[in-house]
Amino acid sequence: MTASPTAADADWLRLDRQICFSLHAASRAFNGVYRVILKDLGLTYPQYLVMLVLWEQGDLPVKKLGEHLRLDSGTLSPLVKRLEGAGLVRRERSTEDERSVRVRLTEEGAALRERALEVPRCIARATGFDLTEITELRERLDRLTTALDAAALTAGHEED
Amino acid sequence: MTASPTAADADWLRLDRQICFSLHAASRAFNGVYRVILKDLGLTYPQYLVMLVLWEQGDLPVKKLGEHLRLDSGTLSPLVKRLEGAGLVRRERSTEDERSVRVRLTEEGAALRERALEVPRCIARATGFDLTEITELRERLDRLTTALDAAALTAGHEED
DNA sequence: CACAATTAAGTTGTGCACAACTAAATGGAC
DNA sequence: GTCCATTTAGTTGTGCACAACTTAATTGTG
Repeated sequence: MTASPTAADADWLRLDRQICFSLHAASRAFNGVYRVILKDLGLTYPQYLVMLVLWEQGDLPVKKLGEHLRLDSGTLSPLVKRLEGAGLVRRERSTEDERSVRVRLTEEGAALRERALEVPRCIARATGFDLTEITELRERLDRLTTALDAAALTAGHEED
Repeated sequence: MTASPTAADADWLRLDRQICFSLHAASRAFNGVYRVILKDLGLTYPQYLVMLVLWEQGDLPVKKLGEHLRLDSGTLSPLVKRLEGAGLVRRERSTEDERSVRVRLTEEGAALRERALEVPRCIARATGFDLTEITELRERLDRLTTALDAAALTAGHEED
């Protein structure tokens, strides 16, 4: 079980504060920059992610959208509804499977892609990172996500 | 201004999807692991961050807490109120400056630190990263955050 | 065919992040 | 001392994330 707490434990607590805080802060900082840049397009950051998938993959059922973005219907349903309200997508109940709802880009939604092409340049400039660094960081973050997802399943409760 | 869109732009759009998605996903994966581990302590991840600061720094006014965590009163006020509801902290209006509210650990809140000492070990194990990798990642994320914060101020609107 | 299990989407409730705002206290400038 | 700008918390409203639940359609099995 737990060894008696020591100064080393306190150091780990501090390190934990640093790493979890760093990731949390970086995520919010990213969000903030996207917020500024995307305001012109009338999109939030998560809405932009959905649009990126649709621009790349074409129209998809909500389920597939969720698989690409690791988001469930609880998040996507209202988000897609807001995109529909903005006139960027339409939701169409599938005819061959009435459970499924296909999210389809409107002309306006498809056209928005042209204006979005500028976004990555703005972001890349904002990070101050070169292509190598971005790629490395992405690789490391993905590895982290994979490990964390696996750990979340086993609940992190096993003994040492 | 914008050069006519090309296949290269589309590639950037895909890369953008990758990097912003990676960070977003990593952040949520981290959050998920913390959620599981912190459930025993009755804390959410942001509440844990607040407690970490209080354990390390002692009691602080809300303002200082916000500076450490880059959070404003709109986020902290209700969060601290929930911590107070859980009996972990007390909020005390400062006597020398009636505007300021000092957040003070209760005995119960201070005692919770003992149980929290185990959290970093669980997290470290969940990431599968060694100390060097964690430190490197943290350093890179902090650099990213600094750059992004600076960019958010200049609004990312300047020309190339 | 009938019926139980599964699946897709949506709904509800809680908590966080942040913008925009309000209220109260403080500190200067005069 | 009076008045105004600043500072500290808090409130309100919007949107996202996620757990737990509901509804409706589909699939599988007897």
